Amino acid sequence: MDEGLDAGELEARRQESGLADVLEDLTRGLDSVIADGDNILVVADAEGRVLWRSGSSRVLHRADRLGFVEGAGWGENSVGTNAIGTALMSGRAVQVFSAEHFVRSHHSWTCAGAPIRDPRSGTLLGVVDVSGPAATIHPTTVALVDVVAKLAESQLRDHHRRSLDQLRSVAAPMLARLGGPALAVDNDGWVAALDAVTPRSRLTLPRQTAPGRTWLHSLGECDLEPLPGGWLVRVAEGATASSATVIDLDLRDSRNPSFTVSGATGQWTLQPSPRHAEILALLAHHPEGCSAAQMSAHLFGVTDRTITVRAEMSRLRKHLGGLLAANPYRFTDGVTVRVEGRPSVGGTR
DNA sequence: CCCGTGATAGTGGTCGAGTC
DNA sequence: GACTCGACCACTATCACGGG
Repeated sequence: MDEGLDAGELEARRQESGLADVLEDLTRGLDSVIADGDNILVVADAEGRVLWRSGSSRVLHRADRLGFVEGAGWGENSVGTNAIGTALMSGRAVQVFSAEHFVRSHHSWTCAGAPIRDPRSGTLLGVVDVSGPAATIHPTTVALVDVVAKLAESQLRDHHRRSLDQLRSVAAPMLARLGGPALAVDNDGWVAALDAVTPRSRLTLPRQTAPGRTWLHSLGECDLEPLPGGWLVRVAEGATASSATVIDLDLRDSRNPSFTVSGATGQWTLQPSPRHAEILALLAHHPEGCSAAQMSAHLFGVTDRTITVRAEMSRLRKHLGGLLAANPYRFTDGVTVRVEGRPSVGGTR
């Protein structure tokens, strides 16, 4: 077994694992097994690293003595045969009885583990495991653990479906107006809606997705337009020029600035905060782009607030995705920006 | 060509002010 | 008092560039 992680590394692993969203479901599903105080519930990532564990202080103390702690690696290459590592290697639910453990000090324990897969890609996300002293684990525990893992996969599927539903609600009117072959996909290429295109669940998008014309492996020449949370993909017809994306930034009402993105197929509107509206107006007035220091000078009157500028740009990018480019910060090439009114905020806090 | 260094950028977390 | 949102900080990643 390898050394554990520090708190920061552990938290980063938890976030990267994709399992944080389903931790509550796993805990609730296995509550009856760990409620008697003899067993411990463990969730590990795809490398067998323990991300979370829960149980009574008595059994947690026993687990501590085995090094079965948060941050520790329990893959097969670290501790040999055990439920976490073996479930990861075999890709199915397993139960490892006392002396089946590779490490002799683990022979007093029995563990049941089941893999959790990303329902979108099938890749392993991690393992849910119930472990305890050998005499306390019931033979059916492995079946229960497997069912709870399947439940977690179902919850992940629901999360993804909800995000696609949101995208579909925005894209559906545009697809209806368009009439030609087109799809609405999320930023990973998962299809939320399509029209006049062979049904499919996913598109392979370029690594650097940007508005305008691009070549997609399965569709050929396509025009991409940004949507909130994804892209509108229109299959290009012949040599038709790609339509420009036009952005209207309306600052006339200082309390309710608006940001409308228009393409050939329709439009969508965001209401940015006053600070974000100010940043967008600044970028609109500097089509050649601004460095973080230049933006700091414009926004705060000093050049050293670059970290704040970057943080705000990072948040803006979550809303506007491919409409913003960096190095220097600017609107993506091919995007036309029109501004009405003047921003209302400015200066330092 | 490799490595070290500095500049720049991205992102998560925290704090505080404002609002209901 | 709870909640939201803006501002800021800390840390990490990436890239360019110069020196050995």
